[in-house]
Order: sequence, then C-alpha cells, then structure tokens
Amino acid sequence: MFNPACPSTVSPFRIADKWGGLVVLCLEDGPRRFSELRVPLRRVAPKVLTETLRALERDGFVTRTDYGENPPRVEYELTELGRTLLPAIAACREWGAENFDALLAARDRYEAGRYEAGRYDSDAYLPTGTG
Amino acid sequence: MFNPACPSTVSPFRIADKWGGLVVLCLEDGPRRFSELRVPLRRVAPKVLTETLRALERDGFVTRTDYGENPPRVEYELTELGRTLLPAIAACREWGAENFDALLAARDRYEAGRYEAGRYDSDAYLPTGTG
DNA sequence: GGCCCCGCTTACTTCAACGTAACTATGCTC
DNA sequence: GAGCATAGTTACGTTGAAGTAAGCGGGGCC
Repeated sequence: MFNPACPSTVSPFRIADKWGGLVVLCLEDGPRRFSELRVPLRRVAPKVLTETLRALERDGFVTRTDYGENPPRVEYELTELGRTLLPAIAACREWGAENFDALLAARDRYEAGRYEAGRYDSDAYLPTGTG
Repeated sequence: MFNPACPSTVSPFRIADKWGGLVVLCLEDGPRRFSELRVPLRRVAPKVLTETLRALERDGFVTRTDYGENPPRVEYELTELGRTLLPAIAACREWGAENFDALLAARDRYEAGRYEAGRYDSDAYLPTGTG
C-alpha cells in the first residue's frame, strides 16, 4: 500500500502541481491560447504557467499546437486522457461547493479553541498555507 | 474565478498536504492509532504524520481522542465532514486505477520524443517528482 | 535503577514549488 | 528604426513541505 509507484501519487489528488487542475478546467470547453489561460488563472506568472503546461503535456493531458505565425499563436487543448480527469475534478469541485463553509467553520472553531486554551498567538490566526 | 479564497484552493485537490488524502483513506474503516497509521503510510516520519493529523483536525476532518493511559493511547477517527471527502477521493482513486498506465505511457512517449530530438539528458529519464 | 512503550517534539537539512523581474525572438506596422 | 504583440526564457530569491536524527515524558515492569 502506498509505495512510490502507487497510482495515488500521480492521481488528481495533486494534478501535476498547484495549477494543473485549474488549467485542465480552463480547457474543458475547448482549446485556449497561452495568454487566454493567464486571465482566469489570476495572471499566474508565465514561468509557472509554462511549467504547468509542460507537465500536463508530458503526462499526455494536453496537446500543444504551435501555428508558427507571427505574432506567435499557440493553442493548448485537452487530450482524451486529459478529459478523463474531468469527472474526478468535478467530484472535487462539488465537494468544495458543498463543504467549503463547513471547513472554514471548523478552522474557526479550531482557532477559537486555541484562544480559549490560553495559547494565544497572533500568528495562529493566519492560514498556514497548507490548504 | 480562482481568487485566493476560492474553494478550489482548499478542495481535495490538495487535502492538507501530500499525506492528507491517504490518511483519510486509512481511517475509512474506523478509528486508528498513531502507530497503526504509520505502517500503511510507509513509515512516514512521525513529525510529518503529526503535522498531517493536526491539519486534518484543524479542518474538522478527524477527531483526536487521547485516552490518557500509559503507555499512551490516542485514536484518530473521521468526522462526518471527513467522511464527505470519501466520494471525491474514490473518484480520484478510480481515475488512477483506470488511467495510471496511460499516464506512464504518455510520459514514456514524452521522454522518447526528447531522445529522438537529440536532446538527450540522462536526468531527463527520471521522474521529476511533480507527480 | 534502568529499560520499554507510545506518541509525540525539536533542531536541522533538503528540495521542489512558487513567485518576481527582466529579458528574448520574430515579424509586423508606423 | 522604434514600438508592439505573443509566447515564452533566464536569473534569482522565498517559502513551505518533507525528510533525518535524536530526544522527551511518565507509568509499568523486571
């Protein structure tokens, strides 16, 4: 169970990286250009988007089509394999839509518990970034 | 879309951290002790397991019960909220079971393409660890 | 008194992800 | 020839997750 080659280590639990799943979502409705992806992704740094797209390409989730024009035009599109990710991603999104508030409430309770216990620490009220 | 408070940033895309999803799976069939979790999780460092469990506790996914005995006995158990993760995790696992081979094949093709292109680099044949 | 058990904690190191800022290449238009 | 547009690349630094190694606490047992 859970050896390094286990599918769970490459499953959509962590699609490529922080942005992988979001990029796949952005491509759900059809091909998109590099600059078109940057807008919904909160202007993610081009370096990071390039890395993400290369990883998705490597894993066979997207194809990259360079039309050799000028100014450059490159389109990214989901492959069939990439489309197989969509149900799992949908399940994750559905979970988020239904339970996000409960999660935040749990965090509030947790922080409140730390406060009541007298272990007050101003930093403790900040998200830890592990989410 | 995709602002910092967006549910997607706390969704099971990345449950707490690398181990969060696996811990939840280990707890699917009932409460487990700290040392019982370490076995299936490939003897993950106690530090890391503690951090993971604290994060899951913070988010309301697991409860921690200290029986105050000696030697210590502590049990971790999924909450109702924690159980809501299971369908999404199942979807991810199902994806892995069905498509893991296709993903590895895609990676092989990708590496082979790099080789054919003459950009041979021995390191390029190693997984990059982003999976 | 010394060792075991279990569930941690602490100190330190490593490494990949992420981000910022600036720069590049190419052809087109003004 | 200056500037614009697109799709990047390069250099650099920060952050945080993960791992290593060792120690702690306190009752039970010999």
